[in-house]
Amino acid sequence: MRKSNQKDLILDIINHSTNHYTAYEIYERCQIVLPNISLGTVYRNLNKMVMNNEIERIKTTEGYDRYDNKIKAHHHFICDKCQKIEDVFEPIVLNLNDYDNEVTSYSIMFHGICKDCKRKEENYGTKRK
Amino acid sequence: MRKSNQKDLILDIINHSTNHYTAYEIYERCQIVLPNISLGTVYRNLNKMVMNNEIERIKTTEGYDRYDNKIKAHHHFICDKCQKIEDVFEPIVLNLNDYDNEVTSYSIMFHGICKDCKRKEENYGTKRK
DNA sequence: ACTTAAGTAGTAATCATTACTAGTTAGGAG
DNA sequence: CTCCTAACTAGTAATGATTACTACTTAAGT
Repeated sequence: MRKSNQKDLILDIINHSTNHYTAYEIYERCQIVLPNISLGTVYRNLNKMVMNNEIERIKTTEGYDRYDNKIKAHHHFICDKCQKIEDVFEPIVLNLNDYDNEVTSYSIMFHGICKDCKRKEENYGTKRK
Repeated sequence: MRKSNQKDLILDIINHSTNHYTAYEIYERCQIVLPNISLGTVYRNLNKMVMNNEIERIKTTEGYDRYDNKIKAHHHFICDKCQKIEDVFEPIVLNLNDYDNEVTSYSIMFHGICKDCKRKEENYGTKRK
């Protein structure tokens, strides 16, 4: 993979963010530095970096993918109310003995309600009573 | 949710399969029984059943979703070579103490190489030597 | 400096999924 | 058993995330 400013910028944006951006959101942030960058370039580099194991693709139920850095191996929590994705840094060890396929990696997607949505629900309840 | 032959048929196909069909594959199988069924009807019913917790949507990296029954709670293994998705029935218990979001469920996606692809790789190696 | 394979911008195409429309039906009320 | 109506359906058009294509540019080895 040859060096390019576009690729470096995209990786930089992903690595220096705690959010999980979509391709388009990355594109918008790239434009601040490289106004002529093309959305296709963003997609092409994202795909390459995913294959290259430099970043991770998160499949969401929103209809578009999001991207995450690989600085720390981690899992994800998604809030079923507000769709926010958070990283789960707690180390989780599974042992899958006697399984007949070779497992090279695994990712866990936790579902639930985040503490913000939880608090909103509770406030709403008390106000109405 | 009102009863309809279309919905019953779709659920039946998903429940009586060990594969993980795409919406279009379900549509094709429906056509054998109901030749006039519409692809939109399949999508609409799948979405309703997912929201209703009758079936599960599997987000894949292929570009389209697959659907699975909920008869047994289970996780998934995906072969990174042939993209085959297998059910993982081994019960896996995680304890996630001191986590500040309310976790209602989780699913684990295992990645690796399935035994079929593994065997093919080995055969190819020996033949060439 | 020259060469060229890999990268890029800009735009068109793809295709899984959703939205829309006019007609149909399940199933409760009278 | 009819009537009513909200929910459902078939068929088709639209959407929108992603990919493909084309002509131009550039990194980096010789």
